[in-house]
Amino acid sequence: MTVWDRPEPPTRPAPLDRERIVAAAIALADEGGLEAVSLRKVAARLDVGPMRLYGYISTKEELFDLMVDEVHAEILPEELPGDWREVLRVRAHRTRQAALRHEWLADLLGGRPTLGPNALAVTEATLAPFDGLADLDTVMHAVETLSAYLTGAIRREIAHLRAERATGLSERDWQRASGPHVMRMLATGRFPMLAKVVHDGTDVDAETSFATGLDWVLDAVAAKLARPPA
Amino acid sequence: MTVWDRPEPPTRPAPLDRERIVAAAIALADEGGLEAVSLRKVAARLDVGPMRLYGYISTKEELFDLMVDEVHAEILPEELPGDWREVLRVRAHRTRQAALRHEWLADLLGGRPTLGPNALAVTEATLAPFDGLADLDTVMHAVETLSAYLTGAIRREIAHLRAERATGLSERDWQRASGPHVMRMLATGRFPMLAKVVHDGTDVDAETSFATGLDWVLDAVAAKLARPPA
DNA sequence: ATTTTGGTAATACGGTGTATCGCAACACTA
DNA sequence: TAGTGTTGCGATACACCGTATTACCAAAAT
Repeated sequence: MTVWDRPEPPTRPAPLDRERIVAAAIALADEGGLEAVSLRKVAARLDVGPMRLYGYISTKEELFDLMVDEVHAEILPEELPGDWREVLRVRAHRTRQAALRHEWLADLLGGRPTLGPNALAVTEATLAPFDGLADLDTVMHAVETLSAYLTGAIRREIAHLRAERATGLSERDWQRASGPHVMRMLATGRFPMLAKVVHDGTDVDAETSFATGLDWVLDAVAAKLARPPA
Repeated sequence: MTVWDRPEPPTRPAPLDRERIVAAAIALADEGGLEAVSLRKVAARLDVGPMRLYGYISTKEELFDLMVDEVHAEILPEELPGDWREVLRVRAHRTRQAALRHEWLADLLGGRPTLGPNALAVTEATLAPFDGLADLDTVMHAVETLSAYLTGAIRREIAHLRAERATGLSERDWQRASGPHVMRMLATGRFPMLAKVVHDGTDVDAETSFATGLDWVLDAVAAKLARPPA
């Protein structure tokens, strides 16, 4: 054993912090989905023993919360219009795009209350343009309804996207073809409207469909704002 | 070894089938949440080795799909009104109530396309009263928008319910009290609207909140049906 | 009577989240 | 300087998971 083959003092890999942990977890999730995120793999990616993480995180669920909050930083726009409708629309589209970049977000959206700093900032930015426009309860209803639509629409879109990717077919084609019993059930005649939709429905692209439903909800909010609460 | 202590032929525990498996899984999930459902525990509850299940189910995810579809049998009402608005409202409330009975449903809602027979029946029943009222695309948008709201609203409600149960406090009180940094962040003054809401907002009960948002969405649908698509 | 078969149970594997424990490097006291 | 806490980290351990593989044994077929 000479100086030459004596191992280097193991160059500390930059001291850990939550940011680096969350970034590693997000990278893993982006590559392989949420179920590819294990504390061991996150730790490995940081050249660290798994138990190190517990110095910064107390549970895996907390890590997920941090991931969600981190993505909310991408969602918050730099500059926001003063028009509440535009603010809501922008928030919706930015959330959708974040979910397309980080599909695992769909699995987490709405799953737990989001109280991280970035999520709070997004909420604040969403609420701000309503100041003075209506009483608080109406505003809350508006924002909650929009958020509910957002969560549901994004989940559905990602779910369909995954199904298509898994089968290599568009959903409609898949229903027509290999949907195990679906076609058989449609053939029974017990589902006439469904059959009609599958048969004659046009395949609207996801973004348009999202935007359409979004506009409907925004119209509903506008109507309620115009005529304050019941 | 006499006749007396010779073990009885192990009285076959009624031959397995999917229904029994799904029922056992649902029971476990009702008691301890989705994460209490493991193939091993389901099997144990049926006095069977874990691998037996694979004769009826090919993966745990498939079991979840079956559970979701089974709950849809509870959701489908016996008799449905002919009025589309009432049909949508009833479906929404029945889904919500199913989710309150089976909280794990919130974790699965919208997570994957639902193509089981019961789910299809629910969809058919939802679509039926629109027959002839509008073109297919509008009808699809209506139903999808409603479903998205439904998914999101239920997820949020269950998420809050769990948070309250976990802390023993109402969400608002919790935000006020132990919300780790929440109060500190509100105190910074960077979130004036949020502060106002937390401070002055009234605590509407969950069902009312759900119904309100639902009515908004229904109003939106009604408006679009009246004035066919753009 | 013997062989085949088909369904079941047992075992095995590679993973998971997290509790516990022992050690080694440092700070401080005598 | 020698000794002695102290503290933060790694290794180990535990209980459990989903599922592939193997070993078996009773019934059917030859």
